[in-house]
Amino acid sequence: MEREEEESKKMEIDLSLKIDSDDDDEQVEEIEDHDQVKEDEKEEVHEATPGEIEDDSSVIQLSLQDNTKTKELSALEMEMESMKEENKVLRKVVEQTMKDYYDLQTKFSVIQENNIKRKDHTLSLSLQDNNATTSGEGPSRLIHEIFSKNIERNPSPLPQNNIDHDSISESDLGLSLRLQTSTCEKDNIEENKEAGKREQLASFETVQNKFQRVHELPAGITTHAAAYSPPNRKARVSVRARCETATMNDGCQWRKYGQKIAKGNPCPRAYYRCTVATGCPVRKQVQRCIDDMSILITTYEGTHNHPLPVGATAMASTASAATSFMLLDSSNPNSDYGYTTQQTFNNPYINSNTFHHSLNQSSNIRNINPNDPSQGIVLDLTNNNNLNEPRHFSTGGSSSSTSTDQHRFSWMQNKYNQQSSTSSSANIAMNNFYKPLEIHDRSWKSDQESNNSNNNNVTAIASDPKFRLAVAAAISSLMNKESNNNNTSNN
DNA sequence: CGGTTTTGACCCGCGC
DNA sequence: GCGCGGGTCAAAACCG
Repeated sequence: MEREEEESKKMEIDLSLKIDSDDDDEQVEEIEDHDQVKEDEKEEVHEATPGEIEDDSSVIQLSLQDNTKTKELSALEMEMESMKEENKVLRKVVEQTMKDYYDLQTKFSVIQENNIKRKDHTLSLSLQDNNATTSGEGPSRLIHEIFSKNIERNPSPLPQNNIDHDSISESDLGLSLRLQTSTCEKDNIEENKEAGKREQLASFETVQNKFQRVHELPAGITTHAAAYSPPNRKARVSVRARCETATMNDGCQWRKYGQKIAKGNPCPRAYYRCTVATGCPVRKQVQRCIDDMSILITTYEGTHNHPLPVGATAMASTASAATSFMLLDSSNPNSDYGYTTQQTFNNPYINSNTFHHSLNQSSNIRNINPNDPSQGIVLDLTNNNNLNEPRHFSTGGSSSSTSTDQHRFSWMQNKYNQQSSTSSSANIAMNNFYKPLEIHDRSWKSDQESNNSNNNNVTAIASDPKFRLAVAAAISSLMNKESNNNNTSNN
């Protein structure tokens, strides 16, 4: 409850700041207008005095006009002075509010820090079409349909406040969230398939029950949270996306400072640090997914100490939405998320789609990778309809279960040959939601240059209102659900 | 020449 | 205490 209050305070402050600053701007404009009026009137006065004097009466008239105009002028000056004073006061209020806001933010982060220490959560957020495995329909259409339904029913510009959650199940949305404690990872590795399947069923029921308890949604996600979030909170967000290049172009400037071959994955893990501002603590790790080399796992750690470049803001806002959820949820010691799911879905490589595959087809669970680079939030931007049928970058390769090694090394070979082949382009083009990601090979400068001709697809994905609505709705719904659960349990 | 990448060495935490 | 593995450092190489 405290958490929610603090969050709502933050929002209120945020809004009030906006209003204040807007008012401030208006005031300034008003003052400028007054200045303009004053100037105009001065001109008028100036024009009137040199007028031709034909007789005494006209002289008297003019002098009277002068007197009234002077009075008006002095009145306007007084008004201006008072407005200036008011402006000063308003500025002080804004400054004070800003100070309070940052104080609150700092306090909030300290509280979160303490809670995080107690419980290390891993949250995976998958946005994919679980029902489109055969039809080939992408998640964008599904999301569009779902939101269209709700918009039809409630033509509000904020659909996340009006989602009828009874009509949208998790499977309908193709959207799932899981939260887990990382301490149980090892236990999960030991589980056998049969036990795993039973756990999956239990987990699935739990997840469904959780989603059925969803209520109204707060609009508590701010887009600037990632750029200005408290520096002492080490947010960690992983993004899984199909990308055939060395790294995704997320709009930020990165410098590579290391590379390692991690155990269990022949693909090297690259380490980057943000160089947009000196001393920025943000790091990112980039590694190919062992099961599908076309998937690039980018893990962001830390928060930027500088305003993000325009191109990076959308991505950061999406990640921050997820981070906000993690922060909020982790502050709640009573949160019961993931107690069952964590036993089966402790691997971020096993996303909800794999989960549904396992359920529906009784197929194998993918191997747990202990070298999971993504303790934290996983934003899954892949359409894993063909998880059991990995994509190949080598030309002419066939997708068979025995070609795993060929699949892996075909990517390695292609990496040093040419980044895009016709087959890979065609493969990725099959995905009707996530387009091929922009090449980001050498430096940020080249990216900036190429941004003019190519789309920054990560940004585009994150900027997609449907995508953002879906993320916001999912996170908000869970946040609010949890708060409602607490309310009902308290009553 | 300055910025970036590469790569082996080093540090540190963790498990046995 | 030792070994392993992940993360970082820093010197050399590379590039525009």
